[in-house]
Amino acid sequence: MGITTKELAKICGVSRTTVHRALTDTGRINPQTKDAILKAAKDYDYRPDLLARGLVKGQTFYIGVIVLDVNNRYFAQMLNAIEMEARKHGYFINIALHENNKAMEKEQIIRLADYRVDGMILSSVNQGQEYKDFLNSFDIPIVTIDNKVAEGIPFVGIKEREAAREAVRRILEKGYEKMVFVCPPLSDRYKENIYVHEQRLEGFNEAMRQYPDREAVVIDKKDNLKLCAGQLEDSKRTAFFCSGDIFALELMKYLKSKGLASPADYGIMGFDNIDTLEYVTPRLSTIDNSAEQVATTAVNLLFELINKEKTETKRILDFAIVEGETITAQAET
Amino acid sequence: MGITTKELAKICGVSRTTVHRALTDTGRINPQTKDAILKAAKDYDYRPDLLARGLVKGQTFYIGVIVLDVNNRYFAQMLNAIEMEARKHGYFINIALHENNKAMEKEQIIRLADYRVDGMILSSVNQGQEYKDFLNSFDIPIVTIDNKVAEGIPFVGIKEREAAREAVRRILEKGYEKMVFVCPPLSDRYKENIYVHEQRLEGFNEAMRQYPDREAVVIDKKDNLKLCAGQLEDSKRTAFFCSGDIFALELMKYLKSKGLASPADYGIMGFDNIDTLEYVTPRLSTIDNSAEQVATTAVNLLFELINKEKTETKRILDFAIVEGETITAQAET
DNA sequence: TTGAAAGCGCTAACAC
DNA sequence: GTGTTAGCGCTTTCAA
Repeated sequence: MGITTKELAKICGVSRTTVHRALTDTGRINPQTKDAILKAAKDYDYRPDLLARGLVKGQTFYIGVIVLDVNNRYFAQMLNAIEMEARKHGYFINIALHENNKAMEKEQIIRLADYRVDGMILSSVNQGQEYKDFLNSFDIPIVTIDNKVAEGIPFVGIKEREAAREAVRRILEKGYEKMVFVCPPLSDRYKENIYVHEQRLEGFNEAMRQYPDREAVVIDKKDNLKLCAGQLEDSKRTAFFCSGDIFALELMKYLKSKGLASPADYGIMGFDNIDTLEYVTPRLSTIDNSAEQVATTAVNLLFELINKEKTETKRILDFAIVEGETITAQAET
Repeated sequence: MGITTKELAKICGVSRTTVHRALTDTGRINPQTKDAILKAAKDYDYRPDLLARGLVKGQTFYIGVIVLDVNNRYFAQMLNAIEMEARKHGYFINIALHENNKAMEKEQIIRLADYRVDGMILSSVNQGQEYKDFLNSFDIPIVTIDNKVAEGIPFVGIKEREAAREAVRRILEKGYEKMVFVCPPLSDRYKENIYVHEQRLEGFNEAMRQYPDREAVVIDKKDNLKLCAGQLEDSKRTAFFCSGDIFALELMKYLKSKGLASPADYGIMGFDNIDTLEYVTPRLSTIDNSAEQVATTAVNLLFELINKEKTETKRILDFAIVEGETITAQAET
């Protein structure tokens, strides 16, 4: 690396402490010596070793971000927003992926802690009391997003249940006779954190209860494309409500290969409003859960925790229904 | 944080060196004392301070990754691949965005260097001799991707020119009478690194020269959607060749709003083969530049440089033309 | 206004 | 086998 304060001190004929004072502009110091030191620092292109500084100050100005993977549009949008918001505060980010693997998530968190990040933002696949204890065992502020780990852990999310309920209501108002809720296997609770999907399912069920004349189906199997397609075999007017845009897109693609298109043959609604949708026809109806807003809110909450400002540790944001072209009123006969 | 080697030493009644030996499994040590130390380490949940280790070893096991932003599909795919490949080698990544801002790119690089990353992967907006000197002023290996900064700087990319040439040839074989090459403003050379676009343009020109009977148009203006649409006003059979899928998608969207669709009204080809295309109809013809492969190649090249293995510092990968539905043979009259 | 000395937590050279 | 000592580059008392 470059030059150190020690060498600068020798060059300027002063002590390291004086150099430090000049560089950090603290304490009393003779303006002339200060100028001389600053000039030398510039000439020799001095730059502080951030590791050393972090070691002694116990603060690195890094926040760790742990998510599933970056390939997912939702996380990519999130990440971008987190980086920008963090940078505004003079912080940088350290990204770690857990690939939906509980053990890997733990390892990544441990490593980030060992690297002394000042805080973390975590989209967890783990949950429960035991994991809560694990997270609390670090004396580092951690803000969770998307999936709730447990009560008491700082969390930023949206009103998942209300969003689902509202969406289903709107769909049913359009006269669909059958509603199919599609999500990842809920029985995988022991394998991953399916908090958001459970919440959305609850919202779905709540809304369906108010329309007892309509048929409700839940598909949470692994290989669900075929199962979904099967739902279209009766003559009922059917709509799919997918817990995630990606899955909605996959389903539309699959159904298209079978010669079926929305909105003519089926209704479909997603969740997330990922930006891929801009380019897809027909425009998918979906729910905007404002990844960017969740991201910036999480970062700001994290900073409040880092700075030990007293603060509410739970922030639930609003959602917005995005009317696309895949949910339509009953066609005239 | 947790317990330190110093405290462990006191607990076990040995010196710090012995603790270190037990922990790192180096040097001669009595198996019994070792076991005792390891047990204590476990009981007290000892974990090494990675900052301190990095400081003394001069190695952090981090690589810095500097890209435009993560929202771009291409970079997201890239990043994911980089993270995974790095992790395989026991390394982690530190992400920094430059947002197409030359100065910010420099700042980010400096900061990563100050944090003593062991190497960097850089998709640069800068270029030229001066910048080359800047990069070389760090004694940290840096591998550039996408855009070439200057000869002599380690670089991983694909055969951009050949790819463009081949693509144009294939398009022309389908009988299109007019070819429009679309890319960002090439006059912005002073503002950003437009290396890949220049390469592709060259390939375009080379191919066009072999078909003197066809009309060639280049559009590299900022607000080019309208200009592109204007190209369809004559009655010629026209194909667009866009230097980037995103722009192709934007153009298709725009033209659709004007009531024009591919392949009936125009041909269009992209570049990158981003995964968004999977969900878009019609399937865009494009060129696969294998973001993942570039990523893993770059990481591996970087490790060779870090480990000072003698190595070629330039790796140019192959491309593949992806036949979609937006380039078709002349319709029968 | 300046400097000496100690310490962050780890590793490494050398002596016993 | 084990311990002593020194050092990475920075910050922070405390004393002059």
